[in-house]
This record gives sequence, structure tokens and C-alpha cells, in this order.
Amino acid sequence: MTLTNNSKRRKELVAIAARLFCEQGYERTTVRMLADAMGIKSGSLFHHFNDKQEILCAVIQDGMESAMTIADQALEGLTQPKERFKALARAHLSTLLNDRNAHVVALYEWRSLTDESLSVLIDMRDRYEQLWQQVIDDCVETGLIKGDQPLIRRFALGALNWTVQWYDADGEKTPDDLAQALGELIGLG
Amino acid sequence: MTLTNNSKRRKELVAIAARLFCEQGYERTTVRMLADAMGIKSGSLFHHFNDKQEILCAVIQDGMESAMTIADQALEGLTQPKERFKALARAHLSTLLNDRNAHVVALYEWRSLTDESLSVLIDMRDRYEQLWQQVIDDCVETGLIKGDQPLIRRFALGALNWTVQWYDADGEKTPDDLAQALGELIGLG
DNA sequence: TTTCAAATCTAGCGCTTGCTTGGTTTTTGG
DNA sequence: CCAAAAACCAAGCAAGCGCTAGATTTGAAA
Repeated sequence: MTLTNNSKRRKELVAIAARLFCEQGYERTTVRMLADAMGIKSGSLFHHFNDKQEILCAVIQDGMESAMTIADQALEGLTQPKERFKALARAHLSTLLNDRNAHVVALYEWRSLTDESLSVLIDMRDRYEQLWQQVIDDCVETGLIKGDQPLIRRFALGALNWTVQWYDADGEKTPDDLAQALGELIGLG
Repeated sequence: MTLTNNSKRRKELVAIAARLFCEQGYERTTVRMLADAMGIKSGSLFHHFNDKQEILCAVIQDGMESAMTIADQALEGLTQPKERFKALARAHLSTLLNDRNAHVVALYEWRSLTDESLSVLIDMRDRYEQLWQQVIDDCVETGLIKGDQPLIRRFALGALNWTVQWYDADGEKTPDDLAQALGELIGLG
């Protein structure tokens, strides 16, 4: 196998792993559980991944890539700070709640990553946060919001990320409703 | 041993366990690591706790009790909704960042609890959230904030809980600064 | 049809895990 | 000072863990 294999089969396996890691946590999910859910024997898993930790890394990486792509698309063509903020919040909630498995894993399980995997993922996360920071900086500079800019970013992302703890997809509120509500709460009616 | 032993020794052990669980996660922390850090042999651990999971439960329980106590104290004597909100936010950040170990564990590791432990802790959490809900309801009813009330509570607690991910105790901002900043962000200057 | 790599299986190794048991030391209350 | 209780230790068991090695099957290209 190649080190960073991106075959279709591998993507499928990663999605299955994401579900199990999300449901039971990384450490409690054994390679045998993963293999069972994938319909193969545990030994065969190591044809696709060098070790268990690599599966975890792949899950988180897929989630982050998807978040980045959707955020970029959402901002395309928008110039007004207020609209950009609201679009970014909608995009964030959209990935967060659609690719929920991967994102829950990313939020909960990064401590099980090797330093090497971690540094790759931290780079991705930093790039994503920079996107947010620019949008928030614009809101502050045009006087739409007041306050310490990095702090606002952290509060906003905290409020949004926390939704995975309580959001019910079968409920009445859509992710877009939530994004709108957050905008209103911080004065971006 | 009694089932819910609350001896001083046990409290010490729970605090040590909180540190290890916070640093490495519950599943990655072995009973041997715990025993080493406590200065005893791994077998002796089971004189104080029936099983490993009970240690986790005790860690979270201690954290929640402390949060509840501090919140009650903070609200005592305050009647103005705005002041009550800000006091509650200060209290929340104060426990969150002082008893950080226990609270990080509570946020990250509840999936490793048995159903029995979980139901006890969920009751405590619900009571705590009710405290927040009342304060927020007052703010909305007196026109200080606008929006869906449970949603505001969730956004606020999300923003606050997320601080454990990035807050640096050696930095320039105090927990009180953060509480103040959150208040300003949602229009409670 | 032959070839060859990718994908899978079979079988199990070496190690760690949570936890138990039975005995010893330390602490404490009368 | 002494007995009972609490705390601890030494030794190890049974189960499960991540992972490996070598053989076998599958599937597409030549």
C-alpha cells in the first residue's frame, strides 16, 4: 500500500471508522470492531492503514477538508462583512452537523494522535481559523461588532462547536436557523 | 469499603485521577498509572473504588458539585438580571479554569460512564443548566437580550466551555475579563 | 489465458489490561 | 495497650488488545 492512499475503498472505510469512533470513542473502538463493521477480518485492515492511529488521523483529515471546502464555497462572491459572517456560520454548522461523526471525533479524540499526525492537522485547523479571523476582523473594523477580535472568534466557534452536544436533526430548527440566531445574538441582525 | 466513600484520602485520589484523565484521557490512563501517581500499588486502588469507571464518575461528580456551589454563592443577593448573568458567567469560568482537570474530563469522557453513573450526573447537569436558564429568561423578559431562550443558554455555555481548549492561565486575560467580554458581545455591556 | 498486484483471510504472537485473592502493615478508638 | 478496621502489598489470572506473517482469492490488464 502507499502511505497516503486515497482510494475510494479507503474513503468508505474511513467513513465507517468515523461512525464507530464517534459512537464509542477511539480507544474503546477495537480494530476488530472496525473490521466487523467494514465486513472484513481485522488483519485485512492493516492493508489499508499502517496502524490504528492512522485511521483516526484520516477521519479527522477528511472532516477538516470538507469543512474547508464548504467554507470557501460559502464565502465566494460575498463582500459585505455581515453577509460573510453569516455565510461562514451557516457553512460551519452545515459541515458540523452533516459530517457530524468526523467532527465529533476531531473535537474529542485529538489526544490519541501522534505528534506527527497532530502537526499536520493543526496546520489545517490554523488555516481554517484564519478564515474566520479575517471575516470577524472585517466585522469589527466596519463597526458591526465591538470587542477583542480573537476572543470573538473563539466565543463564536465555541458556541457553534457546542451544537454537536445538543443539536437534534429531527427537531424543528435547521442549521441555518442556528446560524441566524447566533448572528442576532451578537448584534448582526 | 462503603459504596460512596467520601473520605479525605479518597478526595485526594480523585484529584490525582482528574489530572491524569485530563492529560491523557480516561481510556489511555491505566490503573497502574493511576496507582503510581497516587504512590500505591494498582491492587490497592480497588480498596477505594469498586472499579475504574467509578473513579471517573467521582472525578466528574466533584467537578459538578464545585461548579454548583460556586454558582449558588455568586448569585446570592443579586437581583438585577444583567448582574446575575455576569456573575454566573464569572462563576462558571472560575470553576472551569480552576478545577480545569475535572471539567475537561466531564466534557470529554462521559461516554465511558455506565448508564447508572450517567443518570446521576445528568441530573446534576440538568439542575445546573436550569440555574442558567432562569437567569437568561430574566434577561430576555426584561428586554436585555432578544432571541430563543434555550438557544441563548446553549450558545453561551458553548462559548464558555470552549475556553478550556485555548485559555492560557499565564496570559494577560483573567477569567473575569472573559466573562465581561462575553457579556459585551451579546449586548450586556 | 496468463500474469501480477491489490485485497482479503487464517492463525496466532506478545503484551497489556482491569481486576482478584489472600496475606501484611498501619491507623484508630476504647 | 490492644483489638478491630482501614489501608496497603505481592502475585498473578483471564481476557482482550494492536498488530504480524504467510497463504489465498479477486480482478483487471496484457
